[in-house]
Amino acid sequence: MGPKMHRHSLGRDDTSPTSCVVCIANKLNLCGDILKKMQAGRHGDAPALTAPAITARAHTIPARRIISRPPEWSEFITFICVGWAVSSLALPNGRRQIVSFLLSGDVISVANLFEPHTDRLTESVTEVTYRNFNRSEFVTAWQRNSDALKTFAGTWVKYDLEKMQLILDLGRRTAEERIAHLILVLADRLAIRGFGSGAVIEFPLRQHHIADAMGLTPVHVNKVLSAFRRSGLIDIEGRSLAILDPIRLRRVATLQ
Amino acid sequence: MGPKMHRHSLGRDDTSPTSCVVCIANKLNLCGDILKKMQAGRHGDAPALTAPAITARAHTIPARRIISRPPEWSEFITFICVGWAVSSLALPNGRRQIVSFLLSGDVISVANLFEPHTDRLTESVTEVTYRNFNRSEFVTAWQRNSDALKTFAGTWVKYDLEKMQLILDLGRRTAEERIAHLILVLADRLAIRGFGSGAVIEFPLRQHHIADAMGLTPVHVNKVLSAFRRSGLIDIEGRSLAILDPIRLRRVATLQ
DNA sequence: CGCAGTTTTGATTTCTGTCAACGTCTGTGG
DNA sequence: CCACAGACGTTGACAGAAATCAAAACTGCG
Repeated sequence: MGPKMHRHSLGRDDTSPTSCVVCIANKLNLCGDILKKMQAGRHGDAPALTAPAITARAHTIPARRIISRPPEWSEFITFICVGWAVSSLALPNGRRQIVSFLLSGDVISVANLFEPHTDRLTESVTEVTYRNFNRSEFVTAWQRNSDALKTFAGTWVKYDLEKMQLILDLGRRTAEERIAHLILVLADRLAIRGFGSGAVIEFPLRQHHIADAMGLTPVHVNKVLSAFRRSGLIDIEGRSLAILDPIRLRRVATLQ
Repeated sequence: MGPKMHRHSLGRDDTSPTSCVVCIANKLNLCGDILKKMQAGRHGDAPALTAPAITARAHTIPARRIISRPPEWSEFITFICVGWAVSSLALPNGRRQIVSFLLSGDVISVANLFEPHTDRLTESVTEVTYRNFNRSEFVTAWQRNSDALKTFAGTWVKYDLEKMQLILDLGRRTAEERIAHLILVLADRLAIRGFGSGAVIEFPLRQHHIADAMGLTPVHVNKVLSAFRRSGLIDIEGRSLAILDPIRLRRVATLQ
């Protein structure tokens, strides 16, 4: 790595007002691949940052605040840097469906990378710091990359897989299966990011988040979680969740 | 259009063994946009087909046959040319979820455009003729196009919207809403392709297809459809469906 | 004609939602 | 330090939606 490279923190302290995209890319998220490819050669052994860096101001907001709302037209691409957020779709009579949980490094909506408007409501679950990148700068930098198309394709495939799993959950799995599956998926995503050992994870979600993500009611989520606890599958204390019996939990989720 | 251009049929007679992609692109489907862009300038007023044409052999199969199965690794990209097909994901204990209905011009899986393997089972609903394009030829031709990335982005956004709608259906709508919504979506897609006036459409789906797509059982689908018929919303005869009361049907689907 | 795949219908069960009440926790302000 | 409010979690009784089970009629096709 180049000598002028600044520290790329993985943790909760990435709140400096301006940041090279690699800070985010390092977090190994869905779109991190894109950002990493864009930066290839820039942060290598060659003098760092010879090309103009893409920068963005960081914003920090408390829990339960709106980050972006549906009919909003935005010239920015927003990445979550620290904390948990959710993005959701709404239906009349107040029904809503959480479409994805956003962790450090995730872009708010992958479709939003090129499309300047969104139909999704994004809000923080914990305290969140996020960064807005200028879309045209971002796209230009991306296109300069020779295999932009391939990177895009890779991102698409990953994203597609996630959505297909959600569709399977909602269409063909029971409440227990869905919730077990969600816990396992989140544990994986956190482990990839280097948070938690996999057995004990940070778990700031409220039961209504789980409900809205899995097409259930908060009350029913509570009953399923209670049952999981009673049968020794998991344990929840404060804002952390322990997977006590991974094998059995995996079986409950009907993953083989 | 150029003088040497061959006929681009919209209908059921597009079964010549080899075909210019424009034949498919003309059908105005999801990926048609991509194919059309790729062909821009080739079929203009300049002599047609100066660039090497991408061709593919057509295959015709009867109803209820498998077109591609899950662990299959394929160097081809498959487009449906004529007929209806479905692609689905499977779960243990025989549960399955239909992920999309494929009409004339649709690519089997958008993710499959760049990814050589698929986890989806695709099968014909009616008699189907499809074409396999060589993936590397296809990608090369695509990349030659200057706004390949933009086209890709557009396709992605459209595809994403569809999937989001499905997620909303499965997560937060009742059986009635889902089925009404499905009928309206299919009517739209057929109308765009020039099939049917929108009021009366070809409808070769079996009730179990609707069930597998909307996360229901065939028995319950039957009850909902019967109720729709009794209340004068729709009528089904043979393999065609008439939307008798579009306004009310739209209301049942909770589209505004 | 017979058969396999459908559609239809009714009876019954299971799952999940709804309603309601109460307990807990956390941060706030006096 | 305590009182308070709002969000959240928990529990039980009950209602409603959809699944399951079962049987019969229909349909198209070889």
